[in-house]
Amino acid sequence: MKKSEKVADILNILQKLYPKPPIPLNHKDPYTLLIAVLLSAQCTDARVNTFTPALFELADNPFDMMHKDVDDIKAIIRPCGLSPRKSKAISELSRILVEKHQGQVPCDFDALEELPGVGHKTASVVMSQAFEVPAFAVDTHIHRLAYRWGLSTGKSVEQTEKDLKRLFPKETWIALHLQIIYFGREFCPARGHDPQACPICSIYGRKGIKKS
DNA sequence: ATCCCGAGGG
DNA sequence: CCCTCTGGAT
Repeated sequence: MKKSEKVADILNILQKLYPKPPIPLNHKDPYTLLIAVLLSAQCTDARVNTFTPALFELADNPFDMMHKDVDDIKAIIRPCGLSPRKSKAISELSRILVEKHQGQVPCDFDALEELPGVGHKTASVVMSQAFEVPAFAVDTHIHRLAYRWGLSTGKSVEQTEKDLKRLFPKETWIALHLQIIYFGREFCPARGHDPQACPICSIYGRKGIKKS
């Protein structure tokens, strides 16, 4: 089978399962979305959801957040891990948004990546989900799935991103990111993965993939 | 006891 | 490139 047919098939499966993937943690507002994505980096959505209400009650905009004590932020986001670094990032980033961007989250890849705590992947999710700009960043989850599905060589995350951007049409990118993440969590997890239980691996999976 | 994960820094 | 940072999950 040709790769393009496989890609079309995979897109079909994802589209059927997740026709309209929910924005992470249901934050449509760019600022709260940015914070939520930043926090969910090494944390499950479910866990992030347990403390974001308290965090956004403390402050749900950069003008208020920049004046909050970093220790107060840290106390709230503690369950997500990496809390010292991230509390500082949230505080700093809020101040920069106010001072350099009129308190708005910039719709600009480079400006986003200059914010502390925001790298390529977080910026990409914000661009695609908050601003609906076609952006697609490959994180290690997507990297792993692309390898399992035989869409990439598995050499590096960077190479996988190039491969997938070439294989998947740009107009699919906005939904694709979350569709793959949600699919992975449900059917194709990092650990305890059963290729036969995965609707894509069971058809297209590489042979001899063991666990992760 | 070890793994996960992205950002940042050496 | 390689390492550390956290704390929950396995």
